[in-house]
Amino acid sequence: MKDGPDIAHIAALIGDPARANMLTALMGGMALTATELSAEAGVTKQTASSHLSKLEAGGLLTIRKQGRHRYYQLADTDVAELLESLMGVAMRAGHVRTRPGPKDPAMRHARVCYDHLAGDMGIRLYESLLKRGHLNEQAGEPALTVAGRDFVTGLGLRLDALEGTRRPLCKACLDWSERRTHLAGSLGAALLDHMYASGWAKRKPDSREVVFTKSGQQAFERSFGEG
Amino acid sequence: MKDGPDIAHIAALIGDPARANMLTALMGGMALTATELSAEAGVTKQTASSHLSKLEAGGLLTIRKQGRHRYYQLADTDVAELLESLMGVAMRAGHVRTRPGPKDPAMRHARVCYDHLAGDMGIRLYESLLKRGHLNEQAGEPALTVAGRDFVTGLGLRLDALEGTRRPLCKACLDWSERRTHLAGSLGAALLDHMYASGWAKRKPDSREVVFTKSGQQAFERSFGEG
DNA sequence: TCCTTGTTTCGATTAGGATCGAACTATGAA
DNA sequence: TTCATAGTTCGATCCTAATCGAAACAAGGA
Repeated sequence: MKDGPDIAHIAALIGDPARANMLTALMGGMALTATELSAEAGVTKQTASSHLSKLEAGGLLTIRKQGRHRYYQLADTDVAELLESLMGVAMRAGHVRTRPGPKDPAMRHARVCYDHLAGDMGIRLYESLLKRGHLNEQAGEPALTVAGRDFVTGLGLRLDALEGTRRPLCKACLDWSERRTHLAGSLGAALLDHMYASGWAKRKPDSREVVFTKSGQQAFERSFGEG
Repeated sequence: MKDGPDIAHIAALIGDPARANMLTALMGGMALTATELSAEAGVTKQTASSHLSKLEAGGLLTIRKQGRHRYYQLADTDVAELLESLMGVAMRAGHVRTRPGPKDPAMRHARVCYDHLAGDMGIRLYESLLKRGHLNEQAGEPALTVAGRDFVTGLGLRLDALEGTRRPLCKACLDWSERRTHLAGSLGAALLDHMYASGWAKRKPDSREVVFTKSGQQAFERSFGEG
């Protein structure tokens, strides 16, 4: 017997296709019910129930009871980052399951990645921040510059609150659909919240899609457009 | 069928106890032969051979043939970080396999964690850098301060070379034996190399243990001791 | 109260894969 | 050449865990 953390146990939990599909679905950040997750995974409710209780026992999911529904969500951002890390390694190793149907253009345009913006819009956001000198990359990881601190404060965000947590402020997240980087971390989450709050965009129900209003798109261009 | 990276496949690869043990052993950073790995995993050579070819096909390991030996090592630092990430989640979820035998004090004192220093000495190194103002923690992730840049340059390290890679310069790595943080990233690796090169310490063969010489210990205290 | 919907438990089936013994290949040493 | 060591391939066995049907349980709503 070896000592140390039992990585085999939780890797095995993620290693089942049905469970991996559920976890991937929960990367959308929204809490989902057992029935919804069974559909995502393509198994019956009974099977899903068994999987979900294992994931919960393993500490990967948390349950929130509400009426007769049980809402499941990822236990914390560490789990989300673990899944991202897995996706990154799987990507580079060439293990992509290519979907046979037509790729959904709306999803590629703007979708949510756990709690921050991904897809084409997410990449444009990231590159704009870089180009305008609000962000710079130090050895692979993004960091907010002094000018960047002024900028996000100007948007009305409370930097001290964002930095108070254990979670990194800025984090690079690999976008598998575009194979480019977008912004995660507490700042990435706060920026998406800002867009919701300002009425620029909203979540499409039952989907990871993010739809921008016409005026929201224009406001996005002003703040995060080219050059 | 879902699209996206096939995380279930590579998670399943890590999810087998025998394979997880092999990967954990390779976190020592040293390339190991198939026979050594079979002993680490506690299986026969035949079984190990089958596991190793799967890990190699999955892109988690690379092989280097040398004479009649085949040396295996982790494919890259992304894989090492994925395993660290897994250990972190497994730790917090309380999945620790407590070893029945006595804990090896030498391993707790100083050992290698993939390519950087861990154990008690690793933690002292990290805390000294913090205390002396060479490092500060920004929202959970360590960053080198201006004074810190001078300090490591003074040690003879080439900062530009360290920052040239995709790998982050500074990274927090959770030490499961102490439940504290030590320094990973390209700087963490460079500092350990510096200690080897300066004759402060060397790797004990066939072990993750790092043994400091008497004068090396003194030099460590001067550079990274209290206050 | 009865009915509907969401979820879990039980039992039985089945399939995938981990395991090892034995035989086989490859490389180096004597 | 012959021997020894490192590693793989093959075949058979065995066991775990995924799966689903059916039934039980829980929680609204009528």
